[in-house]
Amino acid sequence: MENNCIFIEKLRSSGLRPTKQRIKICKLLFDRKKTFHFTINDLSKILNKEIRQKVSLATIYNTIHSFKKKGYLKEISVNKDKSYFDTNTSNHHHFLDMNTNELIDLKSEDVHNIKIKKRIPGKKINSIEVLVKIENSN
Amino acid sequence: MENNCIFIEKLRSSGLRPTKQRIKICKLLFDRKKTFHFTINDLSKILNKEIRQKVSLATIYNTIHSFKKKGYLKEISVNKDKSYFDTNTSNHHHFLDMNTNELIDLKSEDVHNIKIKKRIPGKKINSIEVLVKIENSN
DNA sequence: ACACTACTTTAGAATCATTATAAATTAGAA
DNA sequence: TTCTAATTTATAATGATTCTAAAGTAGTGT
Ligand SMILES: [Mn+2]
Ligand SMILES: [Mn+2]
Ligand SMILES: [Zn+2]
Ligand SMILES: [Zn+2]
Repeated sequence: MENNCIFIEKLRSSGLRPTKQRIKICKLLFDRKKTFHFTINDLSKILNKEIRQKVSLATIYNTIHSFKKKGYLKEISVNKDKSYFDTNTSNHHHFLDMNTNELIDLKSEDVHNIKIKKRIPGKKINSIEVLVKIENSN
Repeated sequence: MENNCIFIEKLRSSGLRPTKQRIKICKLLFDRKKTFHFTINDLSKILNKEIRQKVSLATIYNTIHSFKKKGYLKEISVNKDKSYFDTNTSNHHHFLDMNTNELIDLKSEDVHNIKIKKRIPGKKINSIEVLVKIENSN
């Protein structure tokens, strides 16, 4: 439980003061086994479920953007009216469940190696992202 | 030049009255050889370059959404703060130039066949979209 | 422990893309 | 031409995100 030390160190080592708000958000985001995909709204609701010690919306935005800048989070665009963040910062692909709007990670072995044959002169490939939209099979 | 008839028919056949605003937008969007990727803001600026006969922003939104609903346009999410529409409504992949924010179509032969090995019980695959981010190669 | 300062949190205001409203205009049918 | 429903439009409303500036806090040095 009191492995807060890990997060306090993580924050300190990247020049962010370990405030109770940031530690609380760290625990929520990074103290889990599986990837967490969330929106700011999701996060806000979870954080402020317990009445005591609310975290203001401005702080949630600030913190998430700091974490993104530090490389602890990735932002994912799959839906024009929903912005997702992802605790899995490696290059990876996703299922998007169109019925639930849920993102699911694909492991690299889940997707055959992708070869792009076309090249644009003067440009190099930065990343390749695959989005597999899925839906209820009736 | 006066192949407006094509667009008038296209609109009529889908239950949309061929107003001068819609015809003007049709000509701008569909009277071209190559795929057109645009934002509402792009479109608005092009449409209202010529002072005479401005099209209101509300009409641009209405028209684009009607066209999307009728299947004449596809909406593409690649960037949380920019919503693109695409005159190419087939399933296809994209380059995204991170320096210019420009989308470029990939033909199906430009991308090796993609195999997704993982399946989610009760779900079927609806579509597979590949986004290849590119940038200046220094 | 105390004081100092820069960093952080916060409530509320500002911004801006998109959507809604409701009045004026227009297309198509009679 | 006349009538009606569809459409356009200016404008207001919405809502997510960002900004602001005041209050609170963490770390440093004394
Ligand atoms: Mn969600
Ligand atoms: Mn553009
Ligand atoms: Zn992920
Ligand atoms: Zn395209």
